[in-house]
Amino acid sequence: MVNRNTKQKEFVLNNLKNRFDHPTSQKIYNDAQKQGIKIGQVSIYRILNNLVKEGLVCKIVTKDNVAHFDFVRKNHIHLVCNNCNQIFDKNLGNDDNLTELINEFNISMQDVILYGICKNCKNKIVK
Amino acid sequence: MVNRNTKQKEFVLNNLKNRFDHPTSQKIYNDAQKQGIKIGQVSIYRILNNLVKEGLVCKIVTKDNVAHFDFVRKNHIHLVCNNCNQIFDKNLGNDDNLTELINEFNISMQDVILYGICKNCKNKIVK
DNA sequence: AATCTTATTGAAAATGATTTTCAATAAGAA
DNA sequence: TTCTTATTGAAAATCATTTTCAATAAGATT
Repeated sequence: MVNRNTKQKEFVLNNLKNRFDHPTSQKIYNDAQKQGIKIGQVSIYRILNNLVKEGLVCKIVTKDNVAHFDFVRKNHIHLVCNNCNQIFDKNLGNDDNLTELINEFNISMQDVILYGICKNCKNKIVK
Repeated sequence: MVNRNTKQKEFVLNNLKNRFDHPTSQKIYNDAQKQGIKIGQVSIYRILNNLVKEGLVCKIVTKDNVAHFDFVRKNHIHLVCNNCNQIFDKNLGNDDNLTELINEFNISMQDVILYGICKNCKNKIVK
């Protein structure tokens, strides 16, 4: 018996699956309250962290040090607003015009981040 | 009189300019102590945030909610270790082999982030 | 060089998101 | 139904970062 299904886990994962913004833990908690679902803030944090570890969900911490979570989807990039720190998805479809997007969003900085395991840690972690 | 030059500002900027890892505020503070430079932790935070606002320095917050800072350089991407949260620079030079890199680092996830100003904020901010 | 204005600094306290603790609860195996 | 133990959640702890505010010092002015 390693992994149990609970209402709380189901709620958090579905909440992320069904939305396309990048909610904070607090936003997810607010949703739970609105929907009358019994779940503590602590559990949301714990469940989110587990989902990140499993690779189902990604975590982006914005400059205001608040974590945003997103159900992992393919072929999209993130637009982060320097002012309100909101995160927007942009799908890289066939007919998208990136140039236009860049002009609209007034891109001031860009970042490509690849997540993996560094040499040091690879040697240390004996699975 | 709008912007004064201080030993503290000079130290922080030079520290970032002369290194190629992505130090935290704490690491920069440690360096200051080693070098016998008189600067408080608070000032380092304040100076770093100002440099970010000026666009000279970029800030990446890793999953452990710790901010890393980097003097802005062109043509490079970031490799973040899922285990130790260290950030590595990878220059996109002519002779780089990205495929090899990806295999070495065991990339599990990638993220392209563009920073700008969203429509909402563009309308609100009347410069 | 001396004075003045005010931007900057830094120590202590405050903040706030996130994590830890641990007893109570409940999933699901036996 | 019973039992084991993974999971939950409230309160307290943690910890990076920010705020406060009096002391300091950059550099303009005299």
